[in-house]
Amino acid sequence: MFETVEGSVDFPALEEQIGRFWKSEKIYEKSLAAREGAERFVFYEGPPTANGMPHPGHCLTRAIKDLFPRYRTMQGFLCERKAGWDTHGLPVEVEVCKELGIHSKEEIEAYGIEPFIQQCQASVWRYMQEWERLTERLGFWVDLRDAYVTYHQSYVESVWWSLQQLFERGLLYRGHKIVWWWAQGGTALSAGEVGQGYREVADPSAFLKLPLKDERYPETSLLVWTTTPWTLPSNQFAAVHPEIEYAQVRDAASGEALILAHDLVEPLAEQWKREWVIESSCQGSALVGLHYQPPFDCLSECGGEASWKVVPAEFVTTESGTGLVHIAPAFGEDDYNILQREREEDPQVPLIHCVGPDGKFTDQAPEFVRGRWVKECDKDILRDLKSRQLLFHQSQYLHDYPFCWRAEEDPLIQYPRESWFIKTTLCKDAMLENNRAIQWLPDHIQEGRMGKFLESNVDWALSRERYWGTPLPIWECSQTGKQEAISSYAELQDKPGVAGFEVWEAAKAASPNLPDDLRVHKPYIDAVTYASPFAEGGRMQRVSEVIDCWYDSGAMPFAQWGYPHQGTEHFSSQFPADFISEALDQTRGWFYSLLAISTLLSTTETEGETEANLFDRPLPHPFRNCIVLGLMLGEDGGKMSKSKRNYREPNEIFDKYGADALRWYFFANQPPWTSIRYNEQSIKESIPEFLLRLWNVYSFFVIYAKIDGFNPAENFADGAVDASLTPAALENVPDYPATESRSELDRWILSQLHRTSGQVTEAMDRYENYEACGYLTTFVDALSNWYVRRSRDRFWSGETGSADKWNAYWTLYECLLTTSKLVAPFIPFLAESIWKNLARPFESIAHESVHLCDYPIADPARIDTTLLERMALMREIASLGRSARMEAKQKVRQPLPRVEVILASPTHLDWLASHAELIRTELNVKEVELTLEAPEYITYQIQPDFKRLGPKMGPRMPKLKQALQQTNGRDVLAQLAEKGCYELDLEGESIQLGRDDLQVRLQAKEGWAASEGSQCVVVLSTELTEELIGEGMVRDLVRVVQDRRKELDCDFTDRIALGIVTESIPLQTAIKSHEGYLAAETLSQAVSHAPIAEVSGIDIQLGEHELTLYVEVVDP
RNA sequence: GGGCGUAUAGCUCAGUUGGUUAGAGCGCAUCCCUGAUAAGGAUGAGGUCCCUAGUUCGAGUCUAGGUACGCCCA
Repeated sequence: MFETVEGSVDFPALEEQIGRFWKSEKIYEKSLAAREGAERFVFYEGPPTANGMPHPGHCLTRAIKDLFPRYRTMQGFLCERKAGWDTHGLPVEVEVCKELGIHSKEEIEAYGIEPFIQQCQASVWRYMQEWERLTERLGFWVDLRDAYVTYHQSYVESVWWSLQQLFERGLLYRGHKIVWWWAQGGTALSAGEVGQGYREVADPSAFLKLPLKDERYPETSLLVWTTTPWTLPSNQFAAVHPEIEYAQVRDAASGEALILAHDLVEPLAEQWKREWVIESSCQGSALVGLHYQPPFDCLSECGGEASWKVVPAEFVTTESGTGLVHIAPAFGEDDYNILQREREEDPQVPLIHCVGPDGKFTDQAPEFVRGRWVKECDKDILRDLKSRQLLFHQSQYLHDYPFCWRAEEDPLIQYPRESWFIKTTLCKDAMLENNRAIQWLPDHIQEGRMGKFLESNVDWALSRERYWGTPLPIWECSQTGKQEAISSYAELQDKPGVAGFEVWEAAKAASPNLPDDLRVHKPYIDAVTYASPFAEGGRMQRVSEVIDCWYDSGAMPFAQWGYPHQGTEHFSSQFPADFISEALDQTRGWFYSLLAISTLLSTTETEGETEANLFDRPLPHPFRNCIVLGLMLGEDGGKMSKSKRNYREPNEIFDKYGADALRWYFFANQPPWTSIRYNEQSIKESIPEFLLRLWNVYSFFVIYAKIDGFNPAENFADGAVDASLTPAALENVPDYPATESRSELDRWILSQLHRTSGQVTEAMDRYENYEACGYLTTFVDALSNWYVRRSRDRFWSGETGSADKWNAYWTLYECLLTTSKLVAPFIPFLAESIWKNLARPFESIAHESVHLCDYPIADPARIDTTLLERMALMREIASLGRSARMEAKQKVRQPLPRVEVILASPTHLDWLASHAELIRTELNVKEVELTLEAPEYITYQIQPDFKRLGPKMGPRMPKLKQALQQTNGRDVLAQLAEKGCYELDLEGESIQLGRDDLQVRLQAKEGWAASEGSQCVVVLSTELTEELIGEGMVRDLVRVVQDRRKELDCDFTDRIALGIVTESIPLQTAIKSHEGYLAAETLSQAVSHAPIAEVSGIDIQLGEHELTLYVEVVDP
């Protein structure tokens, strides 16, 4: 039988208990074993970093990641969930530096790379326990013991292999990257660091002339603008927007000719008080290719034909400057991209620059600035230009400029550094095509953020001049500079003349606990050299860089298995993923790195591909469906921040409300891609709204089932029922009542149940958990507030074992059993608790966990849509009745003589008539009248059905609406009933309207206790008789007695003796005439009009009547 | 500066392919019900659907421009 259910439930305690059960009984493992050999549902875990504390945002991610795998597993798929940890990268280094109290790369090197990376490795697991605890407590089922770890040797070797593939196809190359450079410290800063250091400063703003070297433009100069004069000696191009119009103007004062954007001629002339006459104009594209004199000729020899000419650039605007932009590719990313584009035509174009990494001008620079810090030379450079009449105008310009966050006085400069790139631009189209095949949720990501990002793809700057990361597996010949890529440690060991392993071996000998995985890391791997195949006597030495850790994470589809060095089977069966999910910020992060690497490795445009390419699969890969989560904000709407304390720690939430409450809040409150405000109040509210309501129905069922001894398994034969206790299987239990034999209410809720199963499944198949939760909420509401409420009497009735009572038990049992399965992926703890208890009678055959069950499948044959429609109408009538009562100020306990229900349509009239009894009890009235004929206090409003008639009538709609408003509604309906259509004259044209073309609205005139809805009007008669008032009093009395029973702690089944002493004659009369009812409702064996001995009476006020009440529990 | 998104009740958010009475929960107010009971239910007040212009017979919904906020990138 069922176990007793606590009246007040403690969800957190219950969850701890369920969690222990899952662990001890290995339920997750069993859920996988049960689906062995089944079709796979592939899930990839985007690796979090465990060197920071998990916060509420991670709870959302992990909740969503749990939901769909659970759902699919119950649907019969095999869904392995391998955990993963992202362990490399700058954040780890920064953490360690903080601890060591050091900052710069010099300090790291002084400290020693070897101890440094050992510390990094150790620091990676700092918050591991918190992460594992969070994962478990949230109910996220993922295989933590078999997690992939990005610093593990097998993982690193997979990454190496993939890079070797790219290298051999010529997709991995060395080039320049423009970085924000801290010249004084000799290091590049990450975007995050740069972002911290922006300050508003005034810089010189200079307009200079670049004389054209072209016969068609004699004595003519380009007028260009810059805010960084120190980059002028490195000028290489002047950029125009190809579609902007440019004008050639003649300066009245000097007589010289200038070229600038047409739109800026007037404002600039006015600003500088110049008189300019426009002589001609042209599109920017017409200027492209013109050569000009470089502002400084110090580098004129190395520039070549391709430099100092006009180039097109989309980023040029007329918002500021002149519409012509000075381009120094060494000192700006946009500028550098222009050089790259020029190199597509002519790969020999050099990168012109004359600044050293120390931020000082080199010997190639003009003599007067050599050896000086660039920022100090702005003035001298402008002065020099002025002396040569090349400076047209100068002023100050206020803008935000980054400074070093460690040395506030040091401005950063953009500077070219050697860097390794992946030629992603080569497969841009393939990536776009791949992207289009992915199902994104929300779908605007596809064409929006991700699509736009891919459109503007630039080669992936892969290398980092850091320490803790996957080493770039390129070895370089000391003599020829030729390079080779290595794909594994073993490959390296087999190289001729290999040496240097002793560095690792010594370290390992010194500290035997050192993880072996470190041998593929700096500095150990850097020590390994081998004989060059390119030159006799040459040694191959690894380049010094490590790689971007985004590449690590994007390689996880294969690297998590160590493919191709091992795990080939795993990889081929687990690629691509059906489902992944992370937050929006991963668009350019993990989502991109996955997509890029997978696309790169599957694109086999170069020859020499002999082995089978497992990446070459139908699009999309490596993931098919991706839910892009919104960012979670703190309670104040700002970014979540520990110092602001604008959010609750997940652990606090778990302890206070439980994981299911948090999960339900995530799933049911909004679609997951909206950015949500983390709100403790809303989490709290998800409990009464759904969890507690479901729990109350369940606890109601168990209480009564135990009282009546309802046991669904009483007569069942082993084997007749499947382990998931499906409806179809329950039919095989001998006691299971045929659906046809049950009451309408039972058939109705079963219809609801099956419809809900269908709706939930459809929504979840589209990955729309929010909609699915809506259907579940609606169902539990219907179950609680209509089915149970309307069935209460059946459970409470004295006829133990009556067919109707047992039908009710069976129906509610089936509803709860199925609901526990439906909600299992969403609120796994609560669902488990309900399932375990409800399945107890079938203990010998039922699954021990709801998560081992099959997900309910809707049976359309069990959905009676007509009944659903009718009951909806019935519920509307009940609701309107209550509303009318409210208006009439008549409480529900007071019986009223009559209710009139005026229906707008005859469709369900007969059915309602046969259910007058239900309406009577629900509304507590003596008589129900259903009618289509509106009494005089009701008016009809006829409106056209806009959706139907709109397309047909078009502009005539307003007139039709007006015409219908002026008709007499009764006549219209009469004509419709008679002829089947209504004809009216609209401006001389006859128009025929059918019943469906019209919407009939009923309206009660003022002053009646009436309520109107979409389908009917409910009118109450409020004339009370003595008899009705008396009945009302007795019902009040019942409630008072029930209250007293409760105060006395009576059991549900305790019998009592009742004594009521009152001087009120109406009350006495009422009690006399309803004594049987009173006794039955309160389980009174006797009702007396005298005090009960040795029981103290309670004085009660019932309206105007006073009484003293005596209640005593009697032995049965 | 560019890209993407968001803007609906006091708060948190829904709102299907455009259809004429814009919804829910919470909060507030009034009240009901009560052996599911530390619950449950009803009713009400509360809305320039961010602004402007346009398309349309009809716009919260579509288009353009603007404003504010967020994210990503410069």
